[in-house]
Amino acid sequence: MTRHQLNATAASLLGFLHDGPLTGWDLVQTAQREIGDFWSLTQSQVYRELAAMAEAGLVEAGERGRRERRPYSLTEAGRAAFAEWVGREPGAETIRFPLLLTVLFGRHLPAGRLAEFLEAHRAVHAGRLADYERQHRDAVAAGAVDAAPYAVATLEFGLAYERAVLDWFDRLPSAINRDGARDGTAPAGPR
Amino acid sequence: MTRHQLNATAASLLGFLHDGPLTGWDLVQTAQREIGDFWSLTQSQVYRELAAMAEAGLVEAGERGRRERRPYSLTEAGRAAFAEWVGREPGAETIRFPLLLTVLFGRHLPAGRLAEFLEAHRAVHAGRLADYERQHRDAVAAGAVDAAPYAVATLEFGLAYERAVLDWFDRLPSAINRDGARDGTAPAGPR
DNA sequence: TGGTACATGTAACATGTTACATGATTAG
DNA sequence: CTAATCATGTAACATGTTACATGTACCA
Repeated sequence: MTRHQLNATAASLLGFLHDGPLTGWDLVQTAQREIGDFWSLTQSQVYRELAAMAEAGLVEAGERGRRERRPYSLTEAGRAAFAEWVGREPGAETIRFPLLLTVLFGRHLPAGRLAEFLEAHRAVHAGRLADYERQHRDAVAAGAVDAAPYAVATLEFGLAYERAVLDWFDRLPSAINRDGARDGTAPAGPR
Repeated sequence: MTRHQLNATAASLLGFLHDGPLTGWDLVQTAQREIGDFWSLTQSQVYRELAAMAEAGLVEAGERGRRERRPYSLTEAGRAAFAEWVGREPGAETIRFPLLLTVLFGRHLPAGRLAEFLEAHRAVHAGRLADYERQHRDAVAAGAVDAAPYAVATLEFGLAYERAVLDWFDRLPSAINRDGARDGTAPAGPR
């Protein structure tokens, strides 16, 4: 039981363990699926947090199963620590968006380069939006709006976010957006 | 000249130094104003990166001025390193939004608590949106759309983002949003 | 003369990233 | 048999956060 101000990553793992024991691997998959879109984490971190929480008595490692699987389960202390954490005022969000740095410093880029970056990123966001829309359709069809309203709400955040980002891409002035000003010669033509 | 794969934070500092020498303090202010909304950084980091970049020959410390101010200026190596960085494909954005974790785990919260959090955060975002809108009006009035289109574009990202977030807050189902289900007794009344 | 904003920096620690090492099991 | 996937973990390092220590200059 070392010093422990539960961090959000660790707390989330405890959150997932409320539905039953999970292995590190399971937790990585679950976390990436459930919160990966607004809370990035890596496999390494999960194992490290699990080890630390086991040390602190917040989780307990069970018997190894097939393939060396080692399930962790929530202890009473873990349940209490989670409850304490979830009741605390959540902190401000942090966004780190490298593309916007590149945009801000766009005047240092050769003509068209920025437009290439923008196009590539736009495609990624369009793909993500399409994926969220599919997930949302499925969720609604499955009745998740009543059954799992909290998960639907976070998914809807993703939808709102991706729509806003796409809209931003589409409203960028052509001076920034077109791979244009390409020496003032012919436009790039349809894609 | 130690090993150096320029990171985005350091690169941004170099970016700002293109407009002339700045002290650590200046850089902290500038960075927080220009990129703070989509690239968080702290004062400590700035001084550390400056020291590392001075060591690596990317910047040069000048004479101390009044109040121990120590201006840093860009070297040729720094200019080259920045140019290399800005031409690289920007990485994916990372978002870390603690409130969404709390929402996802909302079923573990006592009734009304989540609604309090949502209300507090909504207010923060509303304030930020108002601020962006004011900045944007000022920028447009000052002719920045032509003079500083890149900065305006990043500001417009902020606008799009905050509008999307507010819209999301406003569309949350009342089961999540109202400080409601408060024992099923009387609603909290108008705000 | 005392408080506040300016200004620089360090230390200690927490968190995040990348790369690697190792082995089990399954599908083809 | 062998490649892919499942699964756990460590090591090394980079980055981010918080707290503190120190001192300057302005202004009320």
